[in-house]
Amino acid sequence: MLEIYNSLTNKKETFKPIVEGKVNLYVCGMTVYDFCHLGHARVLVAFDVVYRFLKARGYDVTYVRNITDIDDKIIARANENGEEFLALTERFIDAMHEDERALGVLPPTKEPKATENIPEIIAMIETLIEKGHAYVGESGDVYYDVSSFPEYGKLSGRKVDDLRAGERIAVDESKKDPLDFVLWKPVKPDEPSWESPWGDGRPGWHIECSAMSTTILGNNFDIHGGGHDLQFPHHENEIAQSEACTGEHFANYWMHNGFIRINDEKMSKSLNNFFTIRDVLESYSPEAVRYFLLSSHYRSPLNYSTESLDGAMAGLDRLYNALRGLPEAEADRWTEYEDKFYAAMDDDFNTPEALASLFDLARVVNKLHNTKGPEAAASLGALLKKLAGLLGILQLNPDEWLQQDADGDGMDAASIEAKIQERIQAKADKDWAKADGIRDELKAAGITLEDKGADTIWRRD
RNA sequence: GGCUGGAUAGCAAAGAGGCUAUGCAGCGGAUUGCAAAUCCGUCUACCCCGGUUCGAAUCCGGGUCCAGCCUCCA
Repeated sequence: MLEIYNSLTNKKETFKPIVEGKVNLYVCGMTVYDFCHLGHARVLVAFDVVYRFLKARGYDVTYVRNITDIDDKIIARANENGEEFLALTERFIDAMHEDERALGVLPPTKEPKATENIPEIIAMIETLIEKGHAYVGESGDVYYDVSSFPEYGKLSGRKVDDLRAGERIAVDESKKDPLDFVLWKPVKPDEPSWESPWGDGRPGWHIECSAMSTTILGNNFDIHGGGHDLQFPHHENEIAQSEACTGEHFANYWMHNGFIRINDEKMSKSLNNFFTIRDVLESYSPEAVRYFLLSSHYRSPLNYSTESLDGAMAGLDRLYNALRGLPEAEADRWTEYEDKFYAAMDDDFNTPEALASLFDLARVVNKLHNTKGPEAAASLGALLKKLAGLLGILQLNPDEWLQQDADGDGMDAASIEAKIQERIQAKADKDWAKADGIRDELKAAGITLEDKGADTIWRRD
């Protein structure tokens, strides 16, 4: 039984889809005006695992992750660069897809863009105005009337009065209430715009997600996800818009992932303490980054450090070592290890515990390998690989992983093999000084040798 | 100020009213020509103060500290 922590109720709940066997999942994606950073990588990977696991549990999953391709920052950046905003967004959408592929993130079922859903957005705003939930302000902006939605605050646990009393609330003369938020902004000079009943302009941020999610997945769908910082106000506003418009309950389960931190502070653009995915991939393999992201529960904060990434490498080394030298085989079915893995994942996608079960399994594989030989360990090894595959890791050939040359400046494989042959001869001659000399020489070059009976295998540190 | 979360061994990170988490690192042993890898064993824990209980890291109450949101943010 899959349990999901629902941010709407602040507790774990047994997951029950609206339609048996089917899951509709919507995740707030990126605003594409720059390269993705590690925080973005976390959402991508966290929900990729949700997607993979739901499918492994037999659900037919429709996974929608939107792209915000029109907003203030995009316009500002495009103007700075002196380029069309669509040229800018296209570039960063491509970059994002490249990063995703590197991290082993499966493409979502649909990836709608705000600019391709303007009619749906306008239709939704019209309905909101008709139903008395929105109004045109003096500035020409269309605003959502928060006071018209009594349940406002139910997701984030806030009271409207407390919010009004907050110090950080912006006062805007054209709004009836400082809590009201914009649905449609009138065009300013040098800005892209679309025609609407309220004049040329563009959509506000929150309305696009309401429009795209309900259009594609229906008024009421199963799971809505995103970063924790979107819970308020973005997701609160989405609920207000969607439920006021459709009269139906919006998403059943809300999932929010925790932040990546640097020195115990949130990684973010405004704090300027972020690493892009690309930055990190220069020094670490993408699979290590993915493992790192899965090494803590998705709701917990995760501190970025080189120590953590090194730890991820070490963990993967151990798992790949267990698979090394095993012949291809069918995976064992429903052993206790598989149960443990599934139980962990059923518990609100507890990836650290799932990983722990993989290490338990690896130990058994190693033991079988040592005591009864590679054939005997093969099917459990295949199970290890299969389960790890649900997390999107451990799918490389073990030698490929262990011998990978991350920065591309290591000794080439042929030279290493030649040295190994030389050492095997020295060993046969019982010339230990020479054999150890070769091993030390390779060690200095970052190559570690392992003697397996008469054979010698190698890996890079 | 309001609202969320969190505090677990040297580090990272799960769990959880009585049963070895796990990984890295350390220590001892097995294996090895010596190593490496692997296996076995093992040392470091549950922020503080009360309470409930036969028993509390785990539940309850009160502190302290940390992070996040309340402005764009994954």
